[in-house]
Amino acid sequence: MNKEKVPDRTVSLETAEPDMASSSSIGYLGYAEYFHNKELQQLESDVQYREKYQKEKGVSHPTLFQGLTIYVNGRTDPTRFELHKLIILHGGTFKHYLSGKTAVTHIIASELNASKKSSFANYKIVGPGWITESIARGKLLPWQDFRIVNVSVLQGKITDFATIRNCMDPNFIHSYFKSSRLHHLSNWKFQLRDQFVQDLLSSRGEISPNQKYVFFHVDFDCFFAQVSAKIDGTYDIHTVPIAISHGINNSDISSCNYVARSFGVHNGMWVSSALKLCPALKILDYEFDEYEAISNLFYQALKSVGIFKMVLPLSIDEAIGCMPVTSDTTQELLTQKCIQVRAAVFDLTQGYSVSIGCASSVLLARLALRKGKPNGFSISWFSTPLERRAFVDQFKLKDLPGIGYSTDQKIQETFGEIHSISALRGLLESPNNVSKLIKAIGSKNAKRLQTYLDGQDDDESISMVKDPASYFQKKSLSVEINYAIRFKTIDDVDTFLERLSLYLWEKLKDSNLLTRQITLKLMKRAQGAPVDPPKFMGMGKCDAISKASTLGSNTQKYGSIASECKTLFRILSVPPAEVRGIGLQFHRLTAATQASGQKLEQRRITTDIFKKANRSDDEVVRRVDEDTTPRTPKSTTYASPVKNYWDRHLKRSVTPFRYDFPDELDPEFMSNLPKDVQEEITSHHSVAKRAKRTLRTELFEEPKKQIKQTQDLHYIHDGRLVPQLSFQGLSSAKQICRTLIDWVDATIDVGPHEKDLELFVNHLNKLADQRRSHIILQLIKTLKNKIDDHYDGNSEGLEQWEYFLIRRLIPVLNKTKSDVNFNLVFDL
DNA sequence: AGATCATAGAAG
DNA sequence: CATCGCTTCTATGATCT
Ligand SMILES: Nc1ccn([C@H]2C[C@H](O)[C@@H](COP(=O)(O)OP(=O)(O)OP(=O)(O)O)O2)c(=O)n1
Repeated sequence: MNKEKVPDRTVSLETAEPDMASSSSIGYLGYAEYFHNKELQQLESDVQYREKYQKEKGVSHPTLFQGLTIYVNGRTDPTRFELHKLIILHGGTFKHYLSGKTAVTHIIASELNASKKSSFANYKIVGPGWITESIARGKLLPWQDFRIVNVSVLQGKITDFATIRNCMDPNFIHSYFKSSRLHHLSNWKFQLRDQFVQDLLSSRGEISPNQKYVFFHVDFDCFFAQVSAKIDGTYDIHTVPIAISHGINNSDISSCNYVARSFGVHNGMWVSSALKLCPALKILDYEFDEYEAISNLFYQALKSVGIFKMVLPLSIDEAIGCMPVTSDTTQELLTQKCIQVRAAVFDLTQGYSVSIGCASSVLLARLALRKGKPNGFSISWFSTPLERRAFVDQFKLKDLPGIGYSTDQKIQETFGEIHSISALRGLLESPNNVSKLIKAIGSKNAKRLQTYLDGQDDDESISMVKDPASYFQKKSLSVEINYAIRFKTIDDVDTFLERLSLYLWEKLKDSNLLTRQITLKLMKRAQGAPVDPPKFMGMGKCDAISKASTLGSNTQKYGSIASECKTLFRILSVPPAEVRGIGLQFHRLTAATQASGQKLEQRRITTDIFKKANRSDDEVVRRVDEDTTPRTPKSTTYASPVKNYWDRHLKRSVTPFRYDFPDELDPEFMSNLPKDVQEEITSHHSVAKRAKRTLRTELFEEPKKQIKQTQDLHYIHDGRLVPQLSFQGLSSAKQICRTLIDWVDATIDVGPHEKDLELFVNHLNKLADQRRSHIILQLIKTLKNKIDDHYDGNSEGLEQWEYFLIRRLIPVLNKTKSDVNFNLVFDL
């Protein structure tokens, strides 16, 4: 699933640092040279280094440390220098930084310090003797024999943590998501669904809608806890209370084992509360790669049993196998099948336990699963409604899907301390209580609950089974980060929004979709909430605010999306420093078709879209003109002048065709404002004005002409710029520069095509992520010089080029500047 | 009255 | 040192047309 593209680093070594490659004619790379580019080339170069060394010295070393990733901390004897060499020569991976605890399998340290934090007991920390002794004996000795307790890992400064702490780091989103369990959970789920839909379509799916099934709801027991405990290998999961989390205090427990649960610990609880209930609780690290690998085997095992017509993916560790009902479907047969399924998973995953709930409806299967857990199964195969109700009655309201904390509370507020399903069933015999319930939890919710009381599936579950392809089809796209978000200025916000837009735009593009509606969602520090919340870098108590914007046409343009987001942020008028979370959503997606080239069309044309698309240009213009008449301001006594201004001019601006701010700022209005406020408005105005312009011009562009341009730049346009750059050796940077020059020359009259801009900015961002700022600088300089050459004319294209340079390229350059310092710190 | 919105809630 | 609080879908009441 982890399909990250890894550029060919062997080649890019020479591209990026030509001097270094040519000067190293002294046999295998010297250590200092090796280090020079360590961050980029490390993995490949370790192998390279070993091969070259062994070839030239005519020796070979046993690969004792194969599969291990080792970090050396602080001063050691032998030196870090020597240890690095020994580790890579013997097949190990050497890590220069502790980037996230999970990546490193072992830490080597010599000096013993008084340990302040027991949490580091979770590391495998060993003395250097482990390396030297293992090599001397020619075999990998057990690390436990060289274990060092009471060592302070952070004796030296480990600066890599800085990325996650500073949301303005160009790598922040990527680096944060790498450790976010919720991101992984959601991402995995999407990928599983996507895979399911693809498989179904390619198998010319004959899912008969009226087929009756037995449902096998299969779920790992405390998934993360089980896997991490096995990887760690220190504790017995059946006797020691274990929980998985990143931290040791106000950190979420994602999963805890059943021993811990017997103390009252549960998933989602903070470690601090859990430790109060269970002081002996052991905290283990996440092992995301392993979760993914085990999950793959799990799904493979379910399919291999061969009794399921479909395996519906619910999540990384949870699926529903659908077995067609036949005349010989009996309790005995189902028992046998449950045992068989559990065995299949156990064998293929080499020892992981799942539990199964088996029943005639999705709901009953889920409840049965609850009964079967842990490490077991339960079958609910009933013939009468009465039996079904009796079975349902033994559960609590919260056990029902769709009844969460809030609904449960509302029911209790309405009927008193009611927890069990049976109690509610009794109450609902009175119609009066039914209407009370509807009032409390809503009509749909109440109706579903009543369906569940009979052990029946609700409409949603039924549609999942009957038409899985459309049920699992994605209908919206979003990204959201509510951790470590701390902005100082509006420029920070703009930069971040550009990165978020880019992130989501890439997903949109990958799925070959267009969006019609963009929503910006903010978490704003709640009134009275502390500036520094209890959780380190957390969001604390917040108000959620969102604002949607319906675009005039379906789009896939990064530029339009990014500027729309900036506009939306200004409409919400939250001070940057109060923002604790930020998210972006695309709604009303339609499929993009390839057929007509760059001019993207929607496959479905609803009557609504049809009408809008056919509105004449005149009408559009008139509407814009009409709406520019200023509205009388509302009496917003406490609003700032800026907010007041935007309230008047943007409040009701839903579609870009109805943006009703003036094209020029009213001088009288401006002159009455303090200077800093004037500046703020001017800055907001230019962004908003730009947003309006790009969206409006989108409709009027001439697609054919633009396509031609992009074809001239085909190698930029195929979306593979980064690898190609690296592959093309020394000449490539020059080649790119020449192409840039041609690009400017060819488009100076009409302006650059948005698609190409996106790709170019995207490429620069990738360079920035790799911290190759000198290349970025060179490219931007070339572009700027060329644009300056054309400064005689006063064309529309020139203006667009300048805008592009200032608003989008210079920011990329600026953000890399801070990285230079980073590199220096690392390269010590 | 029907469309569109902002928001809340649930799930893993 | 801390810590990695996402993403998707549904329902509902308010507001807009
Ligand atoms: N609030 C939560 C709930 C779950 N998870 C993750 C960790 C779990 O291991 C995994 C699966 O969730 P389950 O609800 O299936 O819980 P477990 O598998 O941990 O326990 P069990 O299914 O045995 O109750 O999702 C999480 O990160 N945060």
